[in-house]
Amino acid sequence: MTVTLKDVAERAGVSRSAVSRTFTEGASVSAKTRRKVEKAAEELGYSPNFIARGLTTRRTKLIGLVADNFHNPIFLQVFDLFTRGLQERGLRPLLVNLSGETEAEAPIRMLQQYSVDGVIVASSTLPPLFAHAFRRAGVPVVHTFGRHTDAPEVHIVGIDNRSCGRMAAETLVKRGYRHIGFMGGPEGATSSQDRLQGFLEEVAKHPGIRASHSFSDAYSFDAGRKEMSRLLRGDTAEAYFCGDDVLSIGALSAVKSAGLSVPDDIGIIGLNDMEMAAWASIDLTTIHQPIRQIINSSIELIVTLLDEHDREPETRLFRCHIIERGTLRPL
Amino acid sequence: MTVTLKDVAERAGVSRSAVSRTFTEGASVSAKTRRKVEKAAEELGYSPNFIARGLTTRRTKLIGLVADNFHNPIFLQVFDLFTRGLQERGLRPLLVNLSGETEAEAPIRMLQQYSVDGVIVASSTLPPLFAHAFRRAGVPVVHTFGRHTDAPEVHIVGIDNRSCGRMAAETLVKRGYRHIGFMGGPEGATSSQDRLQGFLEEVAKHPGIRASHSFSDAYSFDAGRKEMSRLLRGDTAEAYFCGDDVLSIGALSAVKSAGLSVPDDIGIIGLNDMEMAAWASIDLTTIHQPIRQIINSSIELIVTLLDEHDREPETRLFRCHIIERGTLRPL
DNA sequence: CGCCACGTTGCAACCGGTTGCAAAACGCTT
DNA sequence: AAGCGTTTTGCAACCGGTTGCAACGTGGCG
Repeated sequence: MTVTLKDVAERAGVSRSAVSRTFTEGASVSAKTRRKVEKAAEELGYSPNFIARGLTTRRTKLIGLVADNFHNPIFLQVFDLFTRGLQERGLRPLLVNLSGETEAEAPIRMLQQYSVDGVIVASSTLPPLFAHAFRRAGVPVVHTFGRHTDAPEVHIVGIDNRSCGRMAAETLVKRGYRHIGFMGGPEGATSSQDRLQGFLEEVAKHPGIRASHSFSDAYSFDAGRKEMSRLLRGDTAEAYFCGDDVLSIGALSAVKSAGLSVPDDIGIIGLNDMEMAAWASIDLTTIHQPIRQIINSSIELIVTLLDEHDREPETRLFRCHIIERGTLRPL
Repeated sequence: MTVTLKDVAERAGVSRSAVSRTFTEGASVSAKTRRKVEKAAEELGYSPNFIARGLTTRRTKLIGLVADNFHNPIFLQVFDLFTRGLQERGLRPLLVNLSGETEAEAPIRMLQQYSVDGVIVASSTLPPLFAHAFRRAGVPVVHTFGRHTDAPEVHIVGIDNRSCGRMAAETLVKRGYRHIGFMGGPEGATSSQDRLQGFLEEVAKHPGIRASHSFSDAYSFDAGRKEMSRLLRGDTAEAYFCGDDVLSIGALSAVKSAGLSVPDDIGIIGLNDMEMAAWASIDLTTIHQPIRQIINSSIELIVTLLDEHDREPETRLFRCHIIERGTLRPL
């Protein structure tokens, strides 16, 4: 059924090595044999089996793509960019869904069983221990949207969440809001924690400003709507920084359902600048996160790591900027 | 670095075969050796390499998951359900992004190079030739959201798009709309064609009804918005069946931007019942497509096919039903 | 106690490739 | 035509597993 190296070798009248070499970059084959082999391969419809090749070369060109949020549309774009970028470089994404997973052992074992060349952890909510565990297991790993620390244990590509928090607070203060709120994603997510920290740091610089904060269950529409509904029943702030666009959109929905208007009654600023944020019916003021660059950089980094396993962990942060739309009152 | 069969065998004082057998279901090993081997494996942290195993067993447990639409949020849910469902059965999804691809040859070759056990084509826009090509290559394939025909060449799991078209037209007619429109996804997509056909079939049963139709560039928000804007400049219908929710939401946005109101000026009915359709700010009347069942069924089917390669192509269709919300005028 | 059957074990070949090594072929020079 | 240094080539071992087969050990039975 499947045509192998041997078949091609026999047909071309050469040894198996010769065939292998014509399909291995940089191997030594004469033009003549190469021609013979290519002809035979063409006739037989042969192409080398990556799985078998990986056994000796220890390179499967398989990259584990680990995610844990399948409710935030931003991740569709993330998957799109990752799959295309990896494909262009001849790499293949093995998608791993870690929703609700707390143990790293099983997924690591699984990815090792498939001898993946590297792992990309694409999540701002997955605890760092996952990425660390991969690294300890000797697998090159890039944590995209991971937490920026002074001494990173793994390669991090993403944004400076603290500085985004500061930026959000600063923007709200500038608009004249006196009581501002932070509505984060899951409390356990490093991204939520860091955004809050930055937010509070900035608030601390402005004595007259009152700040409050709370968290929602997930980076999802429903969680945002639910949390905002709860906030509306209590001591509501004048404007909120929601830790994510999809959360913001949920919050917007809750505000409107309560009969209040945005930005007149309540201001909202999000983070991500997802496609939907620009929709006329949403028109969300938000902090733009340069997803495309983050992902391209992540891919370049993992590609580099394939040849340089023990490179020191590096952090790559990209600048964010405010996108002015209609959910905050004008300056 | 990596611990192999041989290491475990040496440590346990048995042959490599014995170790292999303890990790192969249904192989003959005495309780005593099994214990010894398991102890050694545990101490060494051994687990069998699937890649190497696949070489002889011809089972990699890798499933190609082929998609071509990364702009419709419904696919995030699709990926979520597929990855979880496959993982639960010990299978691993190799994600393939075929956006903009027209040739099937390269992707097929690629999936064969990775010896995938089967392929799931999850798309209502990818031409049938892709799925057919996989099948001809001898790889079990399920086309999820594929076209239902009388003599399917591959296994199809999805909905009856024609009947959905009829259902939509019938609903609009019942509401008293006299001039109704069909706004499809890409003209080349079988799902668009079938939905239109059903739509027109139903219209033909009602002599007094006028119908018009057009297509948009993609199943995406932008395409829907663009196409609706165009329609609004011409001979606009009283209500539209949009071939997909995300398209509907784009259309809604265009209608509102034009200063018109829904459902007073224009009615809209979508298809899919994606999460967002239920959001208060959208509140889209739509045809519910039972995604979860479709995907579970697809997974069960591909699992069956792994053991029964030459099973006759089968079509599995699931019932859709109308979800009444606020974008059509009441009965 | 001996024989037989059966479950268990190890050997060795194989899955589809790659690669170090030594021999063979080649191209030049003298 | 011989001598030399380079390529090119095939052999054989190996990557990490599985598996058919024959040998082995054991228990049950007569």
